[in-house]
Amino acid sequence: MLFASVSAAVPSPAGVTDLRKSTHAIPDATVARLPIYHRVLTSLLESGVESVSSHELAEVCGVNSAKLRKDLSHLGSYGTRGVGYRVEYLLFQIAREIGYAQDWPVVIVGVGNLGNALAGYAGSADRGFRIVGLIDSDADLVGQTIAGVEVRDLVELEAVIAEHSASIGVIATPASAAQAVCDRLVASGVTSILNFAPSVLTVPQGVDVRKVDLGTELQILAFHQQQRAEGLRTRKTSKRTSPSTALENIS
Amino acid sequence: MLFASVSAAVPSPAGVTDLRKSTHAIPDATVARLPIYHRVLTSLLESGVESVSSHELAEVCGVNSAKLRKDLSHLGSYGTRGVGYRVEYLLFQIAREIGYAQDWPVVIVGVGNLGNALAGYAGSADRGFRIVGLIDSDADLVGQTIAGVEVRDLVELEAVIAEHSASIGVIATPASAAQAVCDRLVASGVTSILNFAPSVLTVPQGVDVRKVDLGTELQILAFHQQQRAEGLRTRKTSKRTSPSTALENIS
DNA sequence: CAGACTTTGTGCGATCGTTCACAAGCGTTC
DNA sequence: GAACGCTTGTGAACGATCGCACAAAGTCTG
Repeated sequence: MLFASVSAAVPSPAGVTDLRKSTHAIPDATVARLPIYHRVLTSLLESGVESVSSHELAEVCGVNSAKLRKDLSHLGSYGTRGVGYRVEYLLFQIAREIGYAQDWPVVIVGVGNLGNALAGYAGSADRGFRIVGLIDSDADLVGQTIAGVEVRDLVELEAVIAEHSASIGVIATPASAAQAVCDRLVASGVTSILNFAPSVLTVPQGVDVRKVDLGTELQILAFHQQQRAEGLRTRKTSKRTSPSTALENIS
Repeated sequence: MLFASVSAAVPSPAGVTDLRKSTHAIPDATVARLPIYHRVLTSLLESGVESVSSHELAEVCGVNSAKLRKDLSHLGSYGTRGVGYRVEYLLFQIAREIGYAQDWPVVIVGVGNLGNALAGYAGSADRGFRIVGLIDSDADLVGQTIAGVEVRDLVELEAVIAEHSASIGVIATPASAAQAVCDRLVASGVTSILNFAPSVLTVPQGVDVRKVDLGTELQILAFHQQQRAEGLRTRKTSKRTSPSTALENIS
């Protein structure tokens, strides 16, 4: 079939690959930046700006202008040489590309602080999403209304998904529950999952998982911070102080 | 010196570059994965596993085994050929590399749902961080104790940072306040910032900013979802239905 | 102690992403 | 209407990352 040429390599980039290629193949890195452009353009439009050059827009978005132009060129030729881009028109084109107007139905599982924040975020701002389900296993939460949506019990997960034909699911549960919830989401037909739990999810091919891990982000920052500190120390004392902890000479 | 050959390229990746290189230069992509390895190894250790092969570990972490070995090789040769890696020893080495034991003091600005979630997350689990400050401008919140830390008023931001010599700051405020808070963090000596507000921050060189945007993540998922839907539609009806919305013929 | 087996560490080519630099194209002015 | 200045769109060089494939180096067995 489609994978005939891929030898024995496991298609580890979590499926999707074949369908993407069939349309017009926008690079992942570009897709990740389109929402930024969209946001900035929206605010420009509200400020009454009618036209921007790639340099101006790139400046505000914090990216290189050549990169921005190449990104936009993947959507089509929506700029005017010598002038720039019409804010409103470009905004519409990006919105269309990322499915902004689709109002995707989203189900959030886990209504702790994080789930709450997400509900408020995706629910209030009309970003092209509609929270159609809030699920939790805590009996105290079930029945409450958050961001205009009633919290339903975990046992109703499948029913809620079916009811609204949700294809995007958000996991904001403790790590221990994440995989089980994920399996049930997938079994119910959800094909895109945003995972906030600090655990690695296993999904069948064709399901798209994105992971956001607060702890990981902090640790990456900490690493850079440490590098900086070490750099300074090395510069001062020339010799690196060995870590020398109990575990050092284990082997 | 080290950069003699790098011609005139602007060091656009937000500073830091030179200091990182001076130590032993671990690729960014690797750094981003180390926390995952660390987490998985921790859970293996708790399960009583003493030794893992790169294949086993890679499987659980959801990465290619060669990539994993190359990642680990940047830290040193901590494996044993024919056997694998000693879980405890490897864990210690990774921890040392990412500054796990340092207990970095972190200040969180904005104690809404998101700030709350963060406080609980980074505060309870001993991930190498210590929440030393929770800041908000809401008078109702100031004085409350969350995750064992008292919420202080926004005007005390500088005092709190100085008091604990915090170098990592988290922005969990509305977008409108983000840049102002960021400026004050930087002015107070914070050099690593984790930004959850949906806005692009401008910082001086040498300050490291990481951005986590819930809306962006959802929109990336929505894009893939749309691609999939379009792919199916194209497969069925062969011709793509034009978007045809009011804005389509604007120019 | 030798040979078979296992697994690490890494050289290398392929792929993806970024940046430069410039030709092509548009509007404006004289 | 021609010349000029500005900005897009993109070819091409570069750099980072990935994944394969294999030699080196260890364990285990008889």
